[in-house]
Amino acid sequence: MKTSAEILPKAANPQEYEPRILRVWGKNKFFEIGKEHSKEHSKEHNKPYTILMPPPNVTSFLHMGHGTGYTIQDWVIRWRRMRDGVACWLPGLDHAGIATQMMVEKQLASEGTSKHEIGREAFVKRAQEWKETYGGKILEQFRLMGFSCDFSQLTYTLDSHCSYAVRHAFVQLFNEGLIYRGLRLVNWDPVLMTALGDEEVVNKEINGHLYTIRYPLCNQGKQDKAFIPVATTRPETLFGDVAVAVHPDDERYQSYIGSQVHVPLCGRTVPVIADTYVKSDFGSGALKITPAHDPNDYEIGKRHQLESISIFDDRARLNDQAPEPFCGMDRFEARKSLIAALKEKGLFDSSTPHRYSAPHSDRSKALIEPKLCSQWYVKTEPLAAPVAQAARDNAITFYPGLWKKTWLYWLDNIQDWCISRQLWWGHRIPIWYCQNDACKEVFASSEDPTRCPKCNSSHIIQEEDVLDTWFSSWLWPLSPFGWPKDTTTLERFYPSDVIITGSEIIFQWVARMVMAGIKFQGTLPFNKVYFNATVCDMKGQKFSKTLGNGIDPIDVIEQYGADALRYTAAHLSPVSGRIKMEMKDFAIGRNFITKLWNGARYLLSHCHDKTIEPLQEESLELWHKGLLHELYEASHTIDNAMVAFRMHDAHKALYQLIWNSICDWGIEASKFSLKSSDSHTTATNLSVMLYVYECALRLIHPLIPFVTEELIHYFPKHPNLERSKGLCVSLYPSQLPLLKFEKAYQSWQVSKELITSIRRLIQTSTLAKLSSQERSQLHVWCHLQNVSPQARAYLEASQHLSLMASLSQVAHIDISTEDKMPPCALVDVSSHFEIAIALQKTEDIESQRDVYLEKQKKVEIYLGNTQKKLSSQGFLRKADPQVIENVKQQQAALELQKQAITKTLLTFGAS
RNA sequence: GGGGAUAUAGCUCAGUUGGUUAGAGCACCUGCCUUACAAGCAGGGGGUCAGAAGUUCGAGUCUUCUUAUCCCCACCA
Repeated sequence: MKTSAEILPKAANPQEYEPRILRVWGKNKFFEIGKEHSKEHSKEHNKPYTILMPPPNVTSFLHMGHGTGYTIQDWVIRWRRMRDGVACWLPGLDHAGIATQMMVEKQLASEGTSKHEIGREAFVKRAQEWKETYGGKILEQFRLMGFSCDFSQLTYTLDSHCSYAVRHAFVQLFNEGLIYRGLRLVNWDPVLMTALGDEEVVNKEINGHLYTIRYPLCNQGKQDKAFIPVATTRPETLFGDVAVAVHPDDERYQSYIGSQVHVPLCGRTVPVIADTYVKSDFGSGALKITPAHDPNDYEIGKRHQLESISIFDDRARLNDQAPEPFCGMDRFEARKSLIAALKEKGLFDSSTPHRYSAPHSDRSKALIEPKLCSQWYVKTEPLAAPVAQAARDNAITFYPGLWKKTWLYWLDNIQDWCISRQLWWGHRIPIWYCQNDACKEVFASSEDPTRCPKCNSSHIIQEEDVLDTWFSSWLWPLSPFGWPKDTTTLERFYPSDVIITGSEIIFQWVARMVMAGIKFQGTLPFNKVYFNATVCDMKGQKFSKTLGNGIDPIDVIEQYGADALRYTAAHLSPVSGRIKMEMKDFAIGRNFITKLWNGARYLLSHCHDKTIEPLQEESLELWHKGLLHELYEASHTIDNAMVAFRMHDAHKALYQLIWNSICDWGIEASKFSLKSSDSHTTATNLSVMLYVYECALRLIHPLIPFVTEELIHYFPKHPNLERSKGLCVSLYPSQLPLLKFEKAYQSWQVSKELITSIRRLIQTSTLAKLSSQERSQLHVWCHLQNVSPQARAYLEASQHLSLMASLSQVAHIDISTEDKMPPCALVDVSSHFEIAIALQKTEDIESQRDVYLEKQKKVEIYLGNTQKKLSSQGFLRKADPQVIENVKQQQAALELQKQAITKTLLTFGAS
């Protein structure tokens, strides 16, 4: 029979086992909710722990920004599944109306055609093809990263049941008067030719100019000025001017209020009006009013009952409100021509460079052109109020908590939500217009109507516009589960437990889901919101499709494997903020996988042909108990950290348990015991190590599922552990009756300190030059102090002393009952022991003298600090008794150290 | 303009209600290919916790100010 060491290659080969394990998971349908796989979990769960995956846009493939966020989710859901026996992670895809439409339009443009040429029907078909391609690739990315979502529940926002939910929600809100059509200034994207919601607009600083233009006064003879200078950054909008406004108290212009001025290059005259909005100290102090193309002007126009003149078409080209030759010109081209024309007429005063921020379309990056038009709106105030209240009442918790403020600010200042988009890709608005002139009814319907409900006319047409993508996304906690029809499924999965997503969609998505949950279901859709960090490149730029700086998870998997991807993602995830990530970071994960693999390889090499015995407490040595206790501690630390979404703490605990406690100490200690000729000793040793290792594999399985699932197959069955068909459905160690050995653990820690001290003494002294042969002849004198009788018994056991000598690579450790250390020795002291290594030559010791003097100085300082504390009345009166006790113990330990150092220095003959 | 965050070792970051001598990984130095792992092991060096003031018996942690960087929201024609 081959040994496991021979079976297991020297390094993990994820390219080989990951696809195989994926097949096993798929075949067994481990992640399908409703299927029971575990023999260890007994409890019935009517309400499984549920996470709604933020459905990625089908616009493009996923990058490691997604990969990182979803890894955290999979880690949590896999942990929950192992802990509770059942858990649901609902996967999805978002049709991403505007984003996808833009991608398809780009594709069409590259083929030399356009959406208008091919028509709406063909366009929608192209968009569907796009979704099939990219959606399919995304699902493959999910799968390869090992995500344990229930693919049988995969929901796409354009699925018929989602579409029905959208219509139902729309109709209900419409009938309640919470959806209305309104004429107002909207954010218009002249490239995509659609209105945008406020959240789809980003403000960016641009370098422009502040132009001053002369508006000639009418009736010039009676005035002492010929014109009023007007400052603007957008001269081309002057064709839409309806007034010039000045501050009522501005002495320069007071006398002109009520006069008329000529709009340059345009036959019209407009009045000079007074409004306190105008700042006298900015520009020329006179402001041109263009209500149809500026939000502030729009407000002023309303105040003064001025008309609005729209001068741009949908592509932001000047319309026939502008005279020849400007009519038909693009807005930027028009600006240049206009300035030239003004200069020619002597109406151009000056221009100065001016940096200001202006709204841009988040998708097309085009400069937004405010446009006066009719759009559909959701009245948000009544929906937002209970959402804000939920945060105020702490019914909803944010991780990290600081987002609560942002949340409240937005909700308390909420604007109505513009939900209509002049796009072809998305849910068409379920509004119909009766074409019967005598009726003209406008009605909403969740089913396609054939007749007007009011006049029964069959001459009805549906609204052309589609809904904002987020109008389907905000129903995400509801629509995948069949709302409003299937109440049984909904009851099982609503509300879900946590939303894990990026903070950039806190308003667009998270807040609106809570609105929808409260509005349609009457309760919060989840009570925890975890925001993961933003993933950036090394320059600090966010991963994005347009920049092309993202890392493709598939590339990472090919180079390092999915576990390395996942491990690194968790390793880099800070408590908040941003992650800088580059390809070589995944070596961190790969190294860890290798370590884990090799630890297993070592243990398994000792297993062949052996029956694994159950753990027997009476056979356990000190280090066994210490290690088992470390397992217990780690298991609880991890569980608590996961509950609190302290992913960093959970990750750290996993790392320390496996790398430090198990590999650095456990396996090293076991090497000594496995050499033993006593079969009982080796059997105990193997039993402990396999038990601890399997538990560790389970603990870290949610994070690195592939390698753990692969390794567990090689592990012989341990009598103390039940194992289900897959590790992914086996019981999590926090639910196991793990053994606790508090006292032994402490003694094991002292042992580690002692071993480290010996190693350090040797390596930092002239002893480092000894050959390993000579070194293994060394004897260490040791005096224990400040330890309990039980600890002393543990530490002085001959087996344990041999182990410590072996780990220190010395011949022997002699425990002395008196603290009279040998002369002529290297010495180290701590709060629990003094050690000394005798030397032959005094000059070796002489060379160490400075080291001890330095040590003495330090201890004196520390001692001074503790003495200062303990002699302070304020400290003794006010500090926590436990803290005082700690300081007292610390002082006692320092005193012992001081004495030992003094003694050592005496052996040097120092004064 | 309003709000928020960050500043800790050369680099990337931990440090939960203030309480022993501030930690980890990478990088660096020294010694080791010791039969699980050189993608590793053992040991080591390196930080007046951005600056200043304050509260406190005690401050990396709390308060104020300053400086630097970043984010969000609103916007100056």
